[in-house]
Amino acid sequence: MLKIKGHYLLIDCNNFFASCERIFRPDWQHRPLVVLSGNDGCIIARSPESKKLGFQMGDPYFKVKDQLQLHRVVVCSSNFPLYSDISRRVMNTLEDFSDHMEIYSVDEAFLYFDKQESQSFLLDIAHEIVATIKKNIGIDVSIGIAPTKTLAKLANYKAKRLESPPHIESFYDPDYRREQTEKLPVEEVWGIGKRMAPKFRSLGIRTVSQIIDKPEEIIQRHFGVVGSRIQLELQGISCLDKLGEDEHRQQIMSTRSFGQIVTSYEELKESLHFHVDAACTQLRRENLCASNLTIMIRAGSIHLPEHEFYEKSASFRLDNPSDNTHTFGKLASLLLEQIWRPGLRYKKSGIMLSDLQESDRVQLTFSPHTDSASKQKLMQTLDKLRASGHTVKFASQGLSQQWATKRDMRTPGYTTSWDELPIVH
DNA sequence: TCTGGGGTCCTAGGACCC
DNA sequence: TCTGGGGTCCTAGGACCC
Repeated sequence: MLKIKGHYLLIDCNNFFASCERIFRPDWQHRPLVVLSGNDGCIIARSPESKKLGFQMGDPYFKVKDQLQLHRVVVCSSNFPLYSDISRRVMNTLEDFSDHMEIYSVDEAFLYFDKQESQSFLLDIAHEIVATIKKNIGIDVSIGIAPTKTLAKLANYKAKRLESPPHIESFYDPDYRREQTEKLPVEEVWGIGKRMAPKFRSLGIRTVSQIIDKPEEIIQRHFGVVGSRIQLELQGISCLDKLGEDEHRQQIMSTRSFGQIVTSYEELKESLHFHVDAACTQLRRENLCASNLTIMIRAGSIHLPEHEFYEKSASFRLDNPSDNTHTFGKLASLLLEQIWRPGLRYKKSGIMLSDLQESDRVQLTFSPHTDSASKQKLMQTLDKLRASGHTVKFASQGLSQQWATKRDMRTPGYTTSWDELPIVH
């Protein structure tokens, strides 16, 4: 376990999805740009120019379409394979700067440094990171420096809002930090959301420094352990210190909205098998096994009250963990029979694998393995074929996949698909 | 017609045990 | 008539994050 006293750098890619879309399109460099969610439903990322025009995160596309056209905004369907690939490159670059890194999300990572490092040393590193990622990958990052993760997030919030690059902010010095927290509102603290923020306000707490100064018992009474932890972190006492390197994740999900309304059991089943395949492939890639499968289906919409809203999930626990697509596929079909209702307009389905363990540490109760040797062999062959660029599908996922998500304005794969590599002239 | 798709951690309450 | 109490495990749901 790492010691608590030290420094964190939080590196965050600016407007990540929008930046990825621009890497291979210099002509889009200064044009307003937005990225849409699956089915081109709503806006999930914006370039600074489109932010300035007033477009918001979550704006439904059909509502702002005319405005986007009017301002000649570049509109991109989401291209997640591209974003994952750029993310991987960024993380690989960051790895060289510290022995302790935690990837927090697709566009963010924490780096940890020992207590004795000076502020100027950390600032030098930060400047080098900004320059290296810009040069090698072509995107801008912001960096926050502080003694705890929560403070590093806060410093990063400030860094992002600096007028001119480089976007680096250090809360290393306690006096400077104090001065800044007096100006920062509670809403901006990592972990304080829609529900907690008004509660702080109703107690007369509006700024970060007021959280820091409040007696611990008051915070504990109103906000529980979650609140206390936030307070300690803001005081500079690290307690979210979890840069544990060998921890694996807790669950793997795959869920998606349909491209069009689904009504039949057969199509629902196909979509679930598609998700089982995606999740199991990920499971095997990370060398994990799961003992719990949950399936979820949803019909109707809260936005359209004329159709019945129906949401249901069901789970099954295996005695022996598995990573086999067939095993979970069969279970998914059985579970679907339990919760499926005819006559509804289904819009979404998904699955979740949980109770994960590392494959080589799997505890077995009786049999040498839940899945027969031939089934395991088949999965290995499948993964190999796919790794070498072949498209292989299970017949149970259906051939037409009418329910598949629509992405009408997707940019090419660039780095992720051989056919779409950019051509240098 | 049309409103991501992932994740984490915590809490409350029920089941079950002695 | 009287109807324990403490502990653990599990699950569903909430709150928050990107």
